[in-house]
Amino acid sequence: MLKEERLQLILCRLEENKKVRLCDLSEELSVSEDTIRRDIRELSERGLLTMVRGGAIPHAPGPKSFTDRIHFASKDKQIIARKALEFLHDGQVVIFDGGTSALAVASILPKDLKITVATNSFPVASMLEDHQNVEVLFAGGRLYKESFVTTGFETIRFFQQIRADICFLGICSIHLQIGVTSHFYEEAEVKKTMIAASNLVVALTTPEKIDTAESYYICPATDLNTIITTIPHDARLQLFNAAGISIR
Amino acid sequence: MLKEERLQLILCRLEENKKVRLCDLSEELSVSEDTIRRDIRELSERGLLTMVRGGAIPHAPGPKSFTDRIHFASKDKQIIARKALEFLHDGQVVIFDGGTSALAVASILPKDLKITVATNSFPVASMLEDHQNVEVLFAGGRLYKESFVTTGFETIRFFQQIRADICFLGICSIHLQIGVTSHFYEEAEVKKTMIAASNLVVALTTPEKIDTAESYYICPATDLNTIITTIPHDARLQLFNAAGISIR
DNA sequence: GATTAATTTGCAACATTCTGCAAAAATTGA
DNA sequence: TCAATTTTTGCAGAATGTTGCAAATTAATC
Repeated sequence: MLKEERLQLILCRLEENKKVRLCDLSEELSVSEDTIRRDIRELSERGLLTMVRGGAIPHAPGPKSFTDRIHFASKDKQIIARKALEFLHDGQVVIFDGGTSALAVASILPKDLKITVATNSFPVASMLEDHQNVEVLFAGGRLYKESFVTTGFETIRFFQQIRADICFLGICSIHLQIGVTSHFYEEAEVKKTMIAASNLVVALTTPEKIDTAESYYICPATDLNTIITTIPHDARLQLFNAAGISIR
Repeated sequence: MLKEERLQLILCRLEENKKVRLCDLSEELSVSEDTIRRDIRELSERGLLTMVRGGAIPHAPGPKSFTDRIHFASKDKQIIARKALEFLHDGQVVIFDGGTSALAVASILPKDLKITVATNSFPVASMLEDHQNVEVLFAGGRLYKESFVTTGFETIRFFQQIRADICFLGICSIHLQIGVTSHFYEEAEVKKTMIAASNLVVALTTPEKIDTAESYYICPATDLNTIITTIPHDARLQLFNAAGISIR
């Protein structure tokens, strides 16, 4: 049996049962659990499912409303968010990107932290609703209803008028030679401006985005001051470190 | 059963019953209370619920809170909102004020109406989430967390750059001699700009606001083109009519 | 303040995952 | 075709995660 067939069948079973277990699949396919585990890891890296201890569950389905979207804070993002918190101190002006990674940071922001948050993300802003000590500056613009962020000229102009201490840049593809890239043109343009407006640029990146590239260019990798990820000791990241980017 | 399934089921039960108890879950899932406790702690760390003694309750009023507020759209406001709809046609650019009256209009907007909405109100914007045909332009600025509207220079500048066909002005105090007034300075400034940006100004006013005044001046009463209210035949309103303001 | 219930902590048993490695299978290039 | 190379697979041992239990601590109730 070809490997690809196996991968397909795993996705099939997952669709059927809303979960798969290593031991079941190992038996059904007559291969070792290690193999299944590697298969599942590969599918997970392709973003087709979520790997959990003992098996896998379907990927958080493309949530529509941003209220749903908030529920999807994966373990990885939680880990990354906690590391990100270490960068924050009273009095700072902080730009939050629109992605779920930045949202995860917002969701665990201590209530007593006194900062100013500039963002173009509804979810981030509403997450900060009962943080008395956080001042929220919201970027105007055209509203993307899929992800509830604003984009366009207004948004860019807003960030052009800000000098921030830190910018938390959500997941983008990062490649040492190609640089930081994004899947959407508008998004890329906004991120560019956020980066230009910030003293320190911190990228929040899950492993699967490392050494990949997408259609729209944002900046050279070296424009990032820090990359926060779950696998700071990964060999690929050492090259980034050598290029002067701090890895956490 | 995978651990992850257990976590999902806990969230499920929480959604259903608005609370979960360790002992119930322990029995249902056939694991020790300790395990459930650890699960709940983990979910709590992910920000998906609030851990309390003996179980868990849903997360503190989060992002949904301002959509919840929408429910107290009184009967009066429903009536006013329905009348307001008659002013809307495909292709218009419409400014929505931040108050609950304008929100009531947004909440009954037909799904097939093709308009552009400019607003500084989070609730209005999120109300239009699944209106495919409505383009939303959102005004940036400082976010007031009490009412979830933006205000300040940014907001004013945003509306200065717009030419709207209609503006729905939420409840303000209206007095024939004193004019239109509001309780908050910032709010008054924003409303001024909205009025200046619009071809037609429609005020949505419950009866108790008529012939009253507050601290901050917005504009002379005659700047309003139309007043929509529940009591169009009230004697006091005839004077407004005589001054050239249409009463509905 | 005494009593009860819930939580925390440390621990041992167990299960899963990770790591490096070697054999087997597939692919490549002459 | 055959040898060299790469990929895939299974395995063993180490590392890590999970679970239930019991004792110690903390919080709630009367």
